[in-house]
Amino acid sequence: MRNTRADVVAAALRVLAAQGLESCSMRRVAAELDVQPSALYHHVPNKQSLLALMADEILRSVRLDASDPRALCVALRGAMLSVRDGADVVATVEAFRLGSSAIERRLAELVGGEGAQTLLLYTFGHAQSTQTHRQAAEFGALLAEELPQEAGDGRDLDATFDSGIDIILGGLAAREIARTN
Amino acid sequence: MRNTRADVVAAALRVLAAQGLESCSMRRVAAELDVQPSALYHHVPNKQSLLALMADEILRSVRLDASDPRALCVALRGAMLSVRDGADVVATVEAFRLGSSAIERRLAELVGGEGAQTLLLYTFGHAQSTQTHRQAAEFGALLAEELPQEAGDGRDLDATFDSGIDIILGGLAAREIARTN
DNA sequence: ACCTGAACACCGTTCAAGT
DNA sequence: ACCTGAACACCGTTCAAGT
Repeated sequence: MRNTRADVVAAALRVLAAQGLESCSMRRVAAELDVQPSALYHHVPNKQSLLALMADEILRSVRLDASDPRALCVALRGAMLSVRDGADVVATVEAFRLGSSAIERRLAELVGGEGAQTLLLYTFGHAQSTQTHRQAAEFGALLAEELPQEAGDGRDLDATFDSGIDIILGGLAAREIARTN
Repeated sequence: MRNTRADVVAAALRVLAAQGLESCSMRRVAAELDVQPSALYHHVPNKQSLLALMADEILRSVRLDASDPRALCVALRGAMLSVRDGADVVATVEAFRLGSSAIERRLAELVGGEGAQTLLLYTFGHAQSTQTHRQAAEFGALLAEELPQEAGDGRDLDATFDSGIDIILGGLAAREIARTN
């Protein structure tokens, strides 16, 4: 036995971390394993499936037993931002699964189905835009030939993320009060 | 004068509507204009810029003088969903512009910066997942060789969109009350 | 079971040259 | 100003064949 499916996923995540989603081609992943591109199709039916397996692996660290919806969203965002382009990979795959992902189910237990969907979509959107901005900032820093400002945009985006969660949770709470009156 | 930049954008939107984002390559857009691929680079510096111009055109119908944040979000979502893969095109481009788009500025006037960001990210995320699900449903319908159910998932997604907006606007209102007390 | 080698039908972008 | 033609360095996927 030479390579296993897990080896392929691990290699793909190494390429993603090192070169980004744009460069994470089947051919590059194959090269990472010192194997011909066609060999990958023994482990995975196509690129889309490989991306789904990568998303699962990126989200493996998110504990589903949290009892605080905010903590779950923060963990989800953290996992997505922990790998280069992780937000894009996860958001694309999870958008496809909306209504059937484990994280959404857990969130729905805590805040109801509509609250879960709102929190999830907000979290995906915010993580994607955080990552887009970080890349733009890095790129700009390279062009300007100066060091990236250590505590500039990044901290702002973390703060606005929390604000958004506050607003949504506040809306859910207000709704609950209205229902019970 | 043979083709103008506007001709290129219009051709790209025709290809997008007919074949989707995946198939909207520089080469296909060139073919749509009966021109060599290299000719496009006279009108546009690269594919990314062309996508940005397409996003602007998709959003041209969104009136910025609305005084109701809900109406603005509904119009935004409607514009994105009016073209095949429009949500992906707009979300990608606008995420890059977060903090500087005309729609976000108008929304910020109505509900403040944090509210604007929350509403926008939610709207992008929901539109993207609506479109993903519609495509999956179409694909499934083709495989199952049956007609698409006319009022199934689509109406549900419209309803959940409104719910999410309600939750966010409710949260903003609750916050405003807390501040003025 | 896992992989090679070769092929097919594509990409975005550049650049000298034409009109 | 706008376009052609040719090239460069890539893609995802299939498939017969090898071990």
